[in-house]
Amino acid sequence: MSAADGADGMKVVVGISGGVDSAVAALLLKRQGYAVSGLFMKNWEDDDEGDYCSSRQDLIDAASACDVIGIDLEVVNFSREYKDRVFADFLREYEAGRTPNPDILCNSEIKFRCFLDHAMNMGAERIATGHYAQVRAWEGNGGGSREFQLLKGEDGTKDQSYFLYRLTQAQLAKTLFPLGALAKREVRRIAAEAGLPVAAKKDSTGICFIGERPFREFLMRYLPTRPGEIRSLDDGRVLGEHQGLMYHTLGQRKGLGIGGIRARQDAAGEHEAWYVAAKDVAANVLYVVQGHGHPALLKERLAAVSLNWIAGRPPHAHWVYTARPRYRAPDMPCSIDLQEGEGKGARAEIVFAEKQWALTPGQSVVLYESKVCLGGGIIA
RNA sequence: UGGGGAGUCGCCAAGCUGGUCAAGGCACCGGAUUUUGAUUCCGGCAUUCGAGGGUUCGAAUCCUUCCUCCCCAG
Repeated sequence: MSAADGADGMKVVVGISGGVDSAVAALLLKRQGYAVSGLFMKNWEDDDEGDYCSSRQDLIDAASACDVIGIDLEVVNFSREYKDRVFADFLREYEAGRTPNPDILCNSEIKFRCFLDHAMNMGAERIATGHYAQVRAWEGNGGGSREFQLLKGEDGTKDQSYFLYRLTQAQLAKTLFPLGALAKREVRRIAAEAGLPVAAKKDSTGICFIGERPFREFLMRYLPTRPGEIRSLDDGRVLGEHQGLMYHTLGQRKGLGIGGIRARQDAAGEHEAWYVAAKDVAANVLYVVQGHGHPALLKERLAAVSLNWIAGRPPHAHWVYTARPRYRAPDMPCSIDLQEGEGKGARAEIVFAEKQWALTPGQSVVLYESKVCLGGGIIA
């Protein structure tokens, strides 16, 4: 928390979501002597006022939390930007048969761009969020230049650096993560002791701003349904029909609807579950495989594109790092090989020490060196 | 309508020498976990065994009639 030294009245705008984390982030900054104000982002216009519209309640919770903390709350609407920069990409990826992670783009394009710009225009010097991650200013670069590093949150079970790997030096330079050194349970305890009404509020899940509504139903509103065959990867046999490739992702079990198949079970009549192993977008065929341990689900290498390196330059190739090929995957030792230099065409080849389960195109692979998040890219 | 075989939960599939006998798997549903999509974990899931009749203290299991399907014959 090197920020504390400069706290003295520095103006910080905190993104307040209506959950515990951001409320405690604001509370802690205020206690540290910052001039704190809150900002609630509305990034999604609900076309229906259905049960899944929790944004109204979130705003109410945000307001009451700010009231207790004693800070102002402003509401901004970035739904236009969200739609253009995050949602459009999200749909494009699904159409291409990949499985995007919109929350990562939401961070780099909305929270740490639109929100950051807005806060700066308000005269703030920093922004803060309730992410479990840390920023460290690193002076060791010679020439007195500072470099900002993104570190994992201390609470390993809640670490959210994965979602932040697309941030840049400029963004990190303006960012505070007050919860980075705390454990979730401490955050809840602080919230409870401070009398924050959201102290016991359940953690939110689901795509940010879209919420926890049924995913299929949601996608259906934006992408046309295209039924096609489900075939066994091993023998090509048709096992069923899917309603659209976008409803399935690699490694997915639910939703295939494949029940018992004669001659596909052991002597006791037992029958392993089926998992998605591949998609043929051109032919609109979904390939499945039987058994969680099927070899088609395990691969040790992947290619990543659309790379972002937090330091502004790629890491040394042929070094041993760890990487996460999906959120909440454990860090796995790997080596990296960079191709085609830097820039847009850059591509990285990552080889894991052990085979990884269901490496999925569209998902992000994030590289770490111990606690330092180096950046990453999108699995091709 | 000659011979043979089979009809048990959405799909497979135990049980068919009559007595907690309606296993199990997959699918599905619900919950837990989770700031993506998933995975994983826990829980639920046939008062009924193609239909009717009969034997029996008691039948999915025995008898019988009918219906349906499959194979070989035609």
